[in-house]
Amino acid sequence: MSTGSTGHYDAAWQRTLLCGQARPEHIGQPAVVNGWLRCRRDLGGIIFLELWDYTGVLQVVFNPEIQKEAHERASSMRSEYVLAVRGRIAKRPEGTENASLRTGAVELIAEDLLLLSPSKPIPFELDEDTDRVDENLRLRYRYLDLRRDGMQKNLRVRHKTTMFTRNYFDRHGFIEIETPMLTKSTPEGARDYLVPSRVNPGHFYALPQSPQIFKQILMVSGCDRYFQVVKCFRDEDLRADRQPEFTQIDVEMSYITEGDIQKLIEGFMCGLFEEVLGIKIPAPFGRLTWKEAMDLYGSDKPDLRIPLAMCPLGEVFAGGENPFRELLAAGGAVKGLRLPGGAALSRKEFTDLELRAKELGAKGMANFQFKEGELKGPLVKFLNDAQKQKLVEIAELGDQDALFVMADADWQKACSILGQIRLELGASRGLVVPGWAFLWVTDFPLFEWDADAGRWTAVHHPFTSPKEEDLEYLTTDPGRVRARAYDLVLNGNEVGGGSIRIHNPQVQAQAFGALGLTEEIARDRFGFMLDALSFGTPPHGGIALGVDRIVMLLCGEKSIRDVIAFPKTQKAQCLLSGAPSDVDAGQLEELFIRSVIPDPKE
RNA sequence: GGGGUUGUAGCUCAGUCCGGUUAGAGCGCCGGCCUGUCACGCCGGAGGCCGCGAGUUCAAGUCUCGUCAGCCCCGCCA
Repeated sequence: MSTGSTGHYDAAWQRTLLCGQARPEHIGQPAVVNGWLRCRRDLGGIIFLELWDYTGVLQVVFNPEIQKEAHERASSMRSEYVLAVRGRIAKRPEGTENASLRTGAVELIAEDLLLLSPSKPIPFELDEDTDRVDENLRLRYRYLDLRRDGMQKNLRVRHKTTMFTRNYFDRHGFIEIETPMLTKSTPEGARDYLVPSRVNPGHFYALPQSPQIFKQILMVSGCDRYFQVVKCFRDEDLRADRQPEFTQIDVEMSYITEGDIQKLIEGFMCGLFEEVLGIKIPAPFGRLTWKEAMDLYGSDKPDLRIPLAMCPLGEVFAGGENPFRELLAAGGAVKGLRLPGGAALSRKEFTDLELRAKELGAKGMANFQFKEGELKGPLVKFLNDAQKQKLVEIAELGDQDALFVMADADWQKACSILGQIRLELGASRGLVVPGWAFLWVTDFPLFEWDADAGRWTAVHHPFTSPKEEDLEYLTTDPGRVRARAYDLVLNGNEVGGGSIRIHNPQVQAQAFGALGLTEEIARDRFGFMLDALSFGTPPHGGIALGVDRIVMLLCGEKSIRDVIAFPKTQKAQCLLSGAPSDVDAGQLEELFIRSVIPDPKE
């Protein structure tokens, strides 16, 4: 029996039933199924083939007493061959049902078999353990990796998410408008992907990091409520939650304030979770200012599933002789993190945690242990009884608790390092309470100081509106200005961020001024936008939600690569297609481009 | 740019700390047997540049240095 020949696929061989959809109601009915051979169990006489398509698997039975020829052909079928099988759906004999299969009560009794396409032996097995296969291989053979229930499920959750998105925003009066992919480079923020223009020698488009400027201009145009499911591009280093091209749900609306957008997005997230997971999420979500989030959790995207919060210890160490007095006097911070039951940690565990803190940039990390009313630890000798008492009170220490102490002249640094320790303790000690912790983080600083560049940079983007009451500091003390910006956080992931924008050209000019952009530079980069703003701009604002991250969380995955059909590696390569690649000299010539790669020996 | 980690059969891994016969296991693959399996079972077989390159050594999968690649993290990500 030759296995290489394939038959002619015509209407007679077209499926009448999807593999995963066979049910007891089909018993007795004739059926044709098409699919991949996922598994063969040849018992010599009887042969079982499992046929797979995106809906699931169906057991097909070949019995020589029923159809000798089909049985003979079945014995030469191999993994991942594409087959068409004609037969009849039957109830499985008593005692042979398989409860772990959705189709496990029935099977297809084969009468005829057609090989549609053979397959080479596949380089890895397509079972649920494939998640443990070297990702290199999975990405090189992505089409096989996707031919699995788990990845199929993820792609379909993603589809459901974008479908729900379009329906939801349509229902709320938004229209989807496409903005250009070939656009103008604005070298604020992330690096741009550049595209050379053949008809404009020496000039380049940039792929959008976000449709920010265009969506604001659409507000000037009277579109009122815009959204777009849109690809964005950033040429920065990759992470488990960062790809160079990623998808956003981009939203902008006119005549609104922060609360309107937050309410809209809460409705969206709740509806999405109900639609995809069947879970009701309580709204409104919690809110923390950026300052509170840093103080309590040492992060601007705190994971509230971890029931640990930090406390301020500056008051305790302000008086007397101790190692922190000077940095406190200079405006630094001493932060504490209580670990319930942590007094039982071994000396090595404390040492390892301090080492980890040092890796993260801390000078050290002290600890206290509170046992039977007595405080122990390297810093105890610096504290008098009143200070000890105060420390126990502020940190709310209970018996057998440990307290980690982080001090730094830089408040934000002390907070964020201890915040990272909080995250790692939460994970390593199993403190993460399962669930969905949504949170708005608000009142971000508008600017941050870039020491390397020696100037202020926008935390969000240069069009973010300052808070009304901070306007006066825009020219005098930029670091003090808070933004009308908000991030949406879910389980410690930033899943969205937005702001109310500046709609007043004077304020916009001041913001550019604070960023060190001269009028000339601002005009050159953003002149078209400033022009637009000068022709009657409604108050407006918006948000962008990260589709990849949201779908990742919905799917319970740890990496956005698992919810992107064809993702890139950490070096931004596509292992399937081999991009990026060399191009012909002729192509470069046509674009007036010469590649000047530095000699690696230099 | 930096830190960590992994790299041994088609796949997943053991062996590396402490160098020493012919480098193993499970799965997959190939052949044979098997009529109710579903991780089918049983018998047999093929399959290895131990990531790559130097070095130390009588001897390197194992030690040293370098390098490449995947992943995680820091920087970076308006």
